[in-house]
Amino acid sequence: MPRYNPAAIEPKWQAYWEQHATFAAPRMPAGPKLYVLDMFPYPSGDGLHVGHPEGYTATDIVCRAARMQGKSVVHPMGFDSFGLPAEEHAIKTGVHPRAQTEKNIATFRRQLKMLGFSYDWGREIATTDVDYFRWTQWIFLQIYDTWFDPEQQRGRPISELPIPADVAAQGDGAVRAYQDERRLAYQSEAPVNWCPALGTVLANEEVVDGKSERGGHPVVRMPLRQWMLRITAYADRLERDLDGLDWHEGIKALQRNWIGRSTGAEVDFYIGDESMFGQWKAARGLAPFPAKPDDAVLRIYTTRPDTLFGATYMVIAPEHPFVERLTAPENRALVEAYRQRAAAKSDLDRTELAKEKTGVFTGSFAINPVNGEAIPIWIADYVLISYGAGAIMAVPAHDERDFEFAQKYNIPIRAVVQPGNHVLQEIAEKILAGEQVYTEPGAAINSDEFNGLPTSEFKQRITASLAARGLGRQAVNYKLRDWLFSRQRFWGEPFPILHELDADGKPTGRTRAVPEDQLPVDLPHLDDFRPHGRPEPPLDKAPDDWLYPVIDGQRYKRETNTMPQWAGSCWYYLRFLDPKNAEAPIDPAVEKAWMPVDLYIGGAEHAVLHLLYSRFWHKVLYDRGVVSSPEPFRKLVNQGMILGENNEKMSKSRGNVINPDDIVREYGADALRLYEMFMGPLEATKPWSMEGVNGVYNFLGRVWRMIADDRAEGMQLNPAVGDWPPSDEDQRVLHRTIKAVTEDIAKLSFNTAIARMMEFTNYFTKLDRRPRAVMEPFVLLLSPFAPHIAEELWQALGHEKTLAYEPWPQYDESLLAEATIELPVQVNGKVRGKIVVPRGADNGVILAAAHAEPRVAEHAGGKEIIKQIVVPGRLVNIVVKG
RNA sequence: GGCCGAGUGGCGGAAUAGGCAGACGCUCUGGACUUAAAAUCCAGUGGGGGGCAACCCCCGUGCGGGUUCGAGUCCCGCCUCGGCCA
Repeated sequence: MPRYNPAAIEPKWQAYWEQHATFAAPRMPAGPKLYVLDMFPYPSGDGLHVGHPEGYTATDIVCRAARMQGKSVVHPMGFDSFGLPAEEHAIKTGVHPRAQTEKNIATFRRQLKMLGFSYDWGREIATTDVDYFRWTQWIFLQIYDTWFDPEQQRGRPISELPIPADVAAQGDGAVRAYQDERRLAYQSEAPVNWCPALGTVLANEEVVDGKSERGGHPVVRMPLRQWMLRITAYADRLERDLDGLDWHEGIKALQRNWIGRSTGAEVDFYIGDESMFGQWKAARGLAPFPAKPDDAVLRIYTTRPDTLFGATYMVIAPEHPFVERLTAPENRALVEAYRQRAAAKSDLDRTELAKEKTGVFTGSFAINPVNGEAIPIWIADYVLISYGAGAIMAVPAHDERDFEFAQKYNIPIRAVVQPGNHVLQEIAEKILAGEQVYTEPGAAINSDEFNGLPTSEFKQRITASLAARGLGRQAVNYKLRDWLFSRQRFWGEPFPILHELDADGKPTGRTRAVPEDQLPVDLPHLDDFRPHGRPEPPLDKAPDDWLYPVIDGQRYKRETNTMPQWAGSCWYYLRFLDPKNAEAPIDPAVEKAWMPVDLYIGGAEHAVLHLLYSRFWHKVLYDRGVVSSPEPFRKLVNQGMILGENNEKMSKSRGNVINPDDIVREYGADALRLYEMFMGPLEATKPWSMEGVNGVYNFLGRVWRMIADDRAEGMQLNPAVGDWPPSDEDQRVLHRTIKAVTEDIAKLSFNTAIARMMEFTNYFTKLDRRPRAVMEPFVLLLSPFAPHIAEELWQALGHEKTLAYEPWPQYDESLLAEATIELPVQVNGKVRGKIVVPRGADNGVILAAAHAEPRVAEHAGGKEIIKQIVVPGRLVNIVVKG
């Protein structure tokens, strides 16, 4: 075997590992366990991207090293294979999405195997496997069967939901409706992006500037019956449990931000007959604040109840259910036109991008509960129906958006917060005159008996006061919204839900779960995948025998929405541990033994949604006793993005995409792996460099020649390698390398580990006696990074079996230290010379040596010494005057 | 606008806990081997200045201050870039 030839040795060892099932993990861990997980890829038609092997190599290094360190390692891989592109392809070509998906998976699997990752391929799953999504459906039914008990702060079976007597008295129908309203999976009307020209509903990312991405056709937002998951019930736990996780603080902050917990107050504004206000208010004082607002009031949520006296108008979202009622006949036309315009805009357009606020007056008034003032109710799209109560009190003096709006529509601006002393007098006057907005805390003014109170105290006092009078209460609100969990698509998991039909074939409004023994609900056969031109999901085209099952003589219509792509990735980490289980999603004993995931690596683009969603499912499963721990991912690391050689994001349109196949063909998998790890810190964004790939390829060539004889005909050791006894210096270099590589792997600092191995190679290639006792541990150190070359060299060194389970080299601290050390000597902080002293020399000896150093003497000699600092093993600093 | 992260040679990046800035790699330059090239090996490679030379001096981690014997690292005030959110 002459030259280093990855094209020959890599397939050889990949075949060896496969034949010997080298990386098969036991069903139950044997000894200390380690669960290392990659974010499984979406198998796109483009094949693997160089971003994928970055995280995958990192986890592979950790796994390979851990196996050698005696850990029981499970390291699985699979495919997140539902998704829009396969369906789009099917619409165009008529090819079933499954066929396309399987083709793409085959490509991904080939590419992943070509890179030599130590996955246990026996655990491979795809979210599109019927055997897999059977359990996705099963978990959905658990969620459907669960309500959230606010007292215990946990999900409980719906059968344990206490039914109030008055509901029970109304009979079975009322009880079921009561339960349905409280399930973690419930139905609701939610807006979708309906594109009449394409005859289909579009995902948010398919809508650009209110037009379809494909074709640029107009898109309207229309309400449609949808499934929602009540993730907001778990908001507090999702936030609180972040504390115990070994995640980057930045990612935790991102999640907290997304959850967006705020504390404020709900307040009811009276909207009934003005003359009855006094009576209404008095009645409110007699009972606690109603859980649900009645028709006489407009309920708002505010984080600034202290500005209640400054409210000069109200705003309700265009979708608010009271719009009809509150619109005076003469304003109807205007309001209707406004609502239609708002419907065409996305939330983003309405809030973030809106340069100018717009709105229309309804003609109605609400009465401010604290001062009895009647203030106009407006409709404006800067208020979203989905946040808070979908209605706000507007305080233009102290809110930027309200201020802008009030200026535009000439609405009074009344200051109720006296700015703090840090605000310039001139500015403060403008604020008090309503000419400038002030959003910071201060002291209350124009607020009756509350005048003078600081903002934070005022908030508490007014909230308590409102609560005492039945007009409001303290409330917590989240930016996080319930999860819109249905899609109007074919290529997704069908919902295991049936809608009851009456004798005329009309839905009764009652739903039921598909019985567990009838799972999975597979996708029906469709003749073609083209849209049917109605907003209803494509599964409405399914044949009747699928669409209309009969159970116990009762006829049902199946749910025709499908689940979003997030669903399958919410729990795949569990199924990997027990992928073939036909009785349950996972055997509880297996779950208890392997969970939680010890290390989870993936792209930062999933830092919010995927992680939040899967944590939510996990918590529901935890509450329902399916899993034993409240959090799935103990340690999380986000790999950085790899940019193109031109420092721009890689994309086909920029023409800077690097294909892993090309790199492997030219340099080999080991070089690709090593390069991706050597580029820089795992979490950093960094540009690709072909010259850098060549650099690590050269390093592998040097390693090869250090051990193997590249001029020999067959595989033969370099004559310099032999059973020579290692010198002290040889030992130091080896043990220093073992220590550094071991510690760097633990820190995921792979780039520096590789640098240390390069130093080792630079040292030993210069020697013509390379002790076998030093070469062997080095090959083991290299093996997690570049496993193929390491196996080949290990074999050349005379070993028959794979090195995958060889014990990891240990370093000996006593061999690291040299007898003498070199210390830099500074004079006034500048290095002027170096001295060599025995290790552990005392300060007197060190200082004497320092002063004896000619250049030090030159700079310090004859001057007054102010201070002398000796940092043991580090340096000497002599501080002199002048 | 808010939050998070980052600014170090020609480039990617190193630098425990405040202690020799630039490890390691790339690039480039020179040399060896070769008829020649490739491959390989050896040496040099932050900027400026001085010396025949071994060497020596000054400056230098985005900018401006500060703390310290000593700051890439800590503190204060900015600037620029990237990500997320509004």
